[in-house]
Amino acid sequence: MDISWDDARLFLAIAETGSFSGAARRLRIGQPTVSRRLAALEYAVGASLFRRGVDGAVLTAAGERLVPPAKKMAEWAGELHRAAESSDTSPRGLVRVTAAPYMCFDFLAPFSGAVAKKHPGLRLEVLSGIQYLDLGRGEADLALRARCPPNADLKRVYGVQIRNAVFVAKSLKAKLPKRPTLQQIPWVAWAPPFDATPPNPQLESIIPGFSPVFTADNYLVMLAAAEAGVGAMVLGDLRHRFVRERSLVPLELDLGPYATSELHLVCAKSALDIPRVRKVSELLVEELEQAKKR
Amino acid sequence: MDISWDDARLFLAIAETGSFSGAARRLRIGQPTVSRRLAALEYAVGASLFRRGVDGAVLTAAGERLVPPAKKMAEWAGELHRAAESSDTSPRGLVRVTAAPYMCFDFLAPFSGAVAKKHPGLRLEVLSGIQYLDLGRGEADLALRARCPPNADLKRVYGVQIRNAVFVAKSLKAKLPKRPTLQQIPWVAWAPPFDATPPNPQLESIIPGFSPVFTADNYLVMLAAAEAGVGAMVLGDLRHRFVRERSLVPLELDLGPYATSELHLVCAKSALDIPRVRKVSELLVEELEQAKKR
DNA sequence: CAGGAGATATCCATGAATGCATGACCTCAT
DNA sequence: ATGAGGTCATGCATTCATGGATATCTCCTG
Repeated sequence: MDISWDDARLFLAIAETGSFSGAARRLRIGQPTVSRRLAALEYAVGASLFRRGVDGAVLTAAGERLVPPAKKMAEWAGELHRAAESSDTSPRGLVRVTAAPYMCFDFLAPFSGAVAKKHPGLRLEVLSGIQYLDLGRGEADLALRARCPPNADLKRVYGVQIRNAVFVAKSLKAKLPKRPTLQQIPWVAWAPPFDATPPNPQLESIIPGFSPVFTADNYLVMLAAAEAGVGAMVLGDLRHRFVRERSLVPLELDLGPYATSELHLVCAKSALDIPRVRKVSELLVEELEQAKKR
Repeated sequence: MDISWDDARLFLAIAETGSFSGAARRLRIGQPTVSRRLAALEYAVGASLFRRGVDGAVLTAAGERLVPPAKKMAEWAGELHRAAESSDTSPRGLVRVTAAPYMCFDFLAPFSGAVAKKHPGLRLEVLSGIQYLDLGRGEADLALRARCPPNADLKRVYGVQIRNAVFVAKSLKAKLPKRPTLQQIPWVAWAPPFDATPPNPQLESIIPGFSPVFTADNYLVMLAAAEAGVGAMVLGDLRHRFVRERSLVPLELDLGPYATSELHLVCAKSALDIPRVRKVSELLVEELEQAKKR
């Protein structure tokens, strides 16, 4: 009888979370996988390790005996992980990340601060221009994009779905009807030549005769106008952990088919062979994973 | 960066054995698998853990740091294993194993002794009759057979290839030419109605006019005759660990296409769901695996 | 000096593990 | 009573890890 160390880890995750589903979430694998692997482990061990129920899994006497050594394995696995981290020649250098202006402003800027704190050798250059940058040609290392790249030379590292919401200044919210329609909203949007940039086309398609009260060709100007109570903006609501005093508040408005959008972390195929790019990519994935859960 | 616990185990196996091939043997996986998985681990860790060469693998400084925690994981994995073993409600009861007479005599008898010592609750019944027993109908639980079962209701648990050799008494060897031919050998073989039982058909096909000097319908009688120097016997040479004072010695003779044969551990499909049968099967597999290596 | 025996790395076919979809069951709130 | 939300177990298609085969290299021995 041989117990795979990963099965020991799976066992401990079930024991500590109290359920197969909880273990699945912790280990980032499927619940059916947990169910089957635990069954196989019990078969190999020749004993039932948990009593199953709708309220989860409770350790049996046989299972109780495995917990202390499994916990010790986990402790030393933590040590191993830290030893490996210290081996990781701390990547250093510049990594260029591009995203839509709001994503840069709201997420990538504070994220860059967190990265700099954790990895002093890493510097992020955030490219917020709305013009398309060619990752294949190295114009940026990483990109957060609304669409999955069709190019064969790019790869999608991670993706989340995020809610879009309408934000206004508190002062404007006070002046609006309690349950305003989309037509009743004064909009802040892109001016030409950027009027094909989201969310303009989307607003045009769900608001007949769409006519913004304020347009600009610069994102910060648009944001300043919204914060000044001039109008409302549609913003992606990525529930990241960086708290920023937001002077804009969300409105309860139905955006129809545009209620959500996708956000994809994209790079050139071989970009992740560069340690500093890979590290930033990993950190971004972690952030997006946690944002997904909120 | 997440390190799979099984990758930690693989890393330690390489560190302790000093080579990918050694780790492969220890973990009972393929050497290409070790090579690839270690490469993937190094990629994830962002550091080289071993310097590779034809003399094996030597730990780098980064690799050195992972060894102590990995060893600790192994220690606790051992504890976990022992805890699991103690959970294993020691199987008890009778298990019937059938094999050819020589295999029973030479291997299964001492094996039964070892099993009884290790698992007092287990009893083996060794069925050495040469007539075919129907595992599907439960006439035996496990069988060691020369052929893989074609039946859909049987399964092959393990298989090894074993050498066949000609054995004689020392006294007979002294009387024989230094390099005897097959024709010059006096044979001990099966009498009717068992003359279709191996090795009779095989000897008949490689020795024109095959005519044994001694036949019997009982294996022990045949063995006694061989030991008395009456003639030679073809025996499977399973290099198991049970030492028995052998009064028969091998002859250097080429048996042509019959130089080796296969040995398969076979049972009914659901037999291994029975704890005692599964335990005996596991122990048999262990023995056959070790015999394979010698 | 050639061949054998060891090592690691890579390709590719195969089979095992995974996750999606779903069923069955239970509990709780409405 | 019903629906929502949680649990675990299972079928099946897909993905991915594995090992056999092989290439390449080095060292040792006859």
